[in-house]
Amino acid sequence: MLIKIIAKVMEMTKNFKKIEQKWQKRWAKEKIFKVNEKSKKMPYYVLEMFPYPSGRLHMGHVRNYALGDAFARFKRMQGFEVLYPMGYDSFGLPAENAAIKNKTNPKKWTEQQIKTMREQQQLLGNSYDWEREIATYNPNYYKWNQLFFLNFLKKGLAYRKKAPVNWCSKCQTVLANEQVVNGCCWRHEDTKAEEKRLEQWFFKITDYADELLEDLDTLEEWPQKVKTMQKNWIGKSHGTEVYFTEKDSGKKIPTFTTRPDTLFGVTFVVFAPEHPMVKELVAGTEHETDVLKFIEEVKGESLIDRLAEGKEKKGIALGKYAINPVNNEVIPIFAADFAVLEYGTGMVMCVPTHDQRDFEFAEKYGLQKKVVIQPKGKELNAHTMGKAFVDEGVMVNSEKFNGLGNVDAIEKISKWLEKERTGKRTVNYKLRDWLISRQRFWGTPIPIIYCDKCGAIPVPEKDLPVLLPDPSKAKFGGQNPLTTVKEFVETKCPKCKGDAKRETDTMDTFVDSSWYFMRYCDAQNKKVPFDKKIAEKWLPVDQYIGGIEHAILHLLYARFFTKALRDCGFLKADEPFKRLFTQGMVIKDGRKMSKSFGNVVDPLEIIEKYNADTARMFMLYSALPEKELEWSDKGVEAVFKFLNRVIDLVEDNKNKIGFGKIDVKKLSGVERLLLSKAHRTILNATGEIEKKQLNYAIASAARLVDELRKEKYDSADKNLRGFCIETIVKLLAPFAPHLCEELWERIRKKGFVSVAEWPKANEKFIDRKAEAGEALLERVKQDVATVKELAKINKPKTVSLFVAPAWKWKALKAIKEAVGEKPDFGGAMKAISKVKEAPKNEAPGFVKSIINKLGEYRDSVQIDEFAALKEATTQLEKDFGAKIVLEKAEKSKEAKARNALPGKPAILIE
RNA sequence: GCCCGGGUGGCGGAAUUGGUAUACGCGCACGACUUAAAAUCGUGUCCCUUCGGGGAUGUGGGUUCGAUUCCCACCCCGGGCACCA
Repeated sequence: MLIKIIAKVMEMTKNFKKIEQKWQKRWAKEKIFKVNEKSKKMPYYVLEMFPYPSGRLHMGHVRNYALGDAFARFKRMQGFEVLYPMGYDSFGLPAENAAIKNKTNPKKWTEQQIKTMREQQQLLGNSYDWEREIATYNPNYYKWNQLFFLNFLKKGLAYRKKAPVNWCSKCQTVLANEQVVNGCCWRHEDTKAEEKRLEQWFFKITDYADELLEDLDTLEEWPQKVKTMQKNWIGKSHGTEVYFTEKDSGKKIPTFTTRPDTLFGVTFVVFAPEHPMVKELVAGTEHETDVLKFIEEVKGESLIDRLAEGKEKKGIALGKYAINPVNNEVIPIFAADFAVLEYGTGMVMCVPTHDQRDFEFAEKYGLQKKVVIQPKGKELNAHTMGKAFVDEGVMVNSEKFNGLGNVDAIEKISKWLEKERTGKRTVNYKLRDWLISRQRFWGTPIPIIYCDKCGAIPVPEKDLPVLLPDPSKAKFGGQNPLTTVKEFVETKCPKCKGDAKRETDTMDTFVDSSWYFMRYCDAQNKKVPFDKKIAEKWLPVDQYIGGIEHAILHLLYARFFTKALRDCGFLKADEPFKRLFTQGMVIKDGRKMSKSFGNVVDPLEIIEKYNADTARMFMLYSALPEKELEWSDKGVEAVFKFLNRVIDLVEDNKNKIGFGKIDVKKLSGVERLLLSKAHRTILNATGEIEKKQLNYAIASAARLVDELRKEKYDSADKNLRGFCIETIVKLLAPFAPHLCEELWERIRKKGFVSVAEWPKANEKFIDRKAEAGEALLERVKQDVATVKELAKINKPKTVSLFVAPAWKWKALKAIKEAVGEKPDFGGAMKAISKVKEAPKNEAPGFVKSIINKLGEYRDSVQIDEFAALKEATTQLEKDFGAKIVLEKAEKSKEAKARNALPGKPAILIE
């Protein structure tokens, strides 16, 4: 017997698999997901962040794709021409490492990984237009990276400089600032980034700092969190440059501050140790040796170590002095490790009393302190204060600014400095230029040739692409393998035709992902990266979906690229992604799925054990998409059961339903309620999908499934039941596409449900009052039954219901809000009737506002509980075999006394 | 330290503008079908109770006829940023 049952489950699973294969084949054969560029439908672009081809899918991928596909399918059914592509971010270090490990080469390895990945993705049945697939390692893709590089070079957006850079010893390459997390490499949490000084290529993202910041406001449909992170990363701060002068030479010392109000309290000035002026100032003095030693000492530490939390500041006096322009005070100059060369001017004016860092430094080196801002209610003493005072207060010791609030003084002092020409207001950013050079093989070659005579010469456009050499010719394992390929390195100078060498650094792979969504628009184009007109039709991406881990890296770079390419004339868009959705992680046992925790669930096993529709639907059903999703075997089981219930429902009905016009007039009360529920389900589910509350949308559809399974509808109108079944199949189609396609066929519908028209809710049929009335009645029945049971009264003679209608309370509130008074209940009722009688156009302002308020309630659901129950009295009496007495409990005190809260009848059994 | 989120049953988590707190799902209990089991279906399921009620949405206050929702203070958890002058 047991064997039989197992066989049955197996058969079910097998059927699902057959169904899935059948429809995947048909979709492919009919090319129903191929984008029609000539279509007159509105274009809509749905995109998931393209994957790194790591070979095997993990749950995060499945969740990402389930979300994207459901949304793409939904939009397609709504009548949009949907662009929904897939591709592979296939350059990068893992390929090189795997190649070394598996004794293959990165190209072969990557191609194999893509193949595996694509096969697994196709099992899920996503509605991609596979004809637009791209892979970034392909020369017909990276060629355009090189073209963009040359364009940027021309525009001054790409440049080379020697700079301190972050180096990861494990990756054997430099990293961008954005790729350093907590001082470590973003790929190697255990490897501290080292500082090196190298000649490297940069993209001038800082030119766009302001635009990148300001346009965040236009991204209304991005998560606030991501916008905040980007805003902080750009780190714009308004401040003032104040020009101090060196006492002996009269040299200008510009310092940057956001607190010019503390200017009279400056007691020393600090230079970043690397600042060239430090060496200049001490040259030939008795301090020179010590200072140079100090500089070397600081150089040994990376910026990250130097600025680590809680680290004690250290510095050295230069033996030189600066003059404060506002009061001509002479103050000492230091070089100190807490000043950063790249930020501001690299020189800081220090006010120990009002800045904690300055305070600590002054304490350590015994420097002067001077209070210039006093808080209200207490007096600060520079000698006894234990920490800097950084809150608001009143200016003191600041000559003509004394007595002002310090916040007002910021503006006033800045203006005064500008007038005196000893300072000016400026803006500073934390954002640094994007370092794109990587000392790795598996990336886009930077199209530059170095010639001893001519310098760095860009490769002429006609010579693009600069192809990566055959990997089999390179030696992997040590430093950049590209340098080991002679044929690649040795070349001729495009200018003088003499011997020259190619740049062997390749581009950061984030360059590849910064514009791939543009390439999808015109993926086959061989002449240009993409046709301008076509790109403008699709861009910006209407819905972008991915993980929050790219909040800064990829999303900021892509925004920069879009703006830079716009300025190079490639397209018109200002922003790449109109709506961004960041999905939550998939977790198990309260923690991230990870090999080291041993809690990884392989999505393929779930597809194998159940089917793709179940796997997808579980991903969407079990949590709000932006929240964490806790993996649960039971949850998967529940989804599988639900899908089987849907099959049973359709099977039971398929020969007993019709799809003709529903004659609403002939429907019974029960049938009309069902019609109302069906339309309300459509309305809710549609709104919920639009808001990405896909789990609610599925729950809404599931409620209609449960409703329709009730016995009372067995003999309901054929066409009505048909309408409900059809609606259910359509509503579930974006989530369980294979199964719904099959059910669509079984109820003998033509074509594919995947491209059927999304159902439209007709408000006319939604009777919220009737639904609310039904719910009220159910509640009262239950309450009465419970009270009867509790009181153990078998045959009550009368049941009294005290009813205080909720809508009156709402009206009361409306009036209170409108009038701003506290009318009592009786007064409120009178006011309502007066308002109702008053001619609208003649009513005074406050009466009009009451009318408006009441109008809002008219539009929302409000039932007269008393009337609803009165109508049902006969039925209630039959149910309970007792007389039902209804009483109004209108006044608040009375209602309370009888425990009748508004909208909830109190029951008294006698 | 600063900036965002968030604290609700045994669990994951619902509550559109303040109006039945705990939707939906899991788990548990009982029942139906069955020789039995599985599957399926149905019913119940916050806590206490002297059976009148009473108490619960992190804690303490406030506004209100009525607060998970609004206001104030505090505690805890998650995330981001952090010698950026």
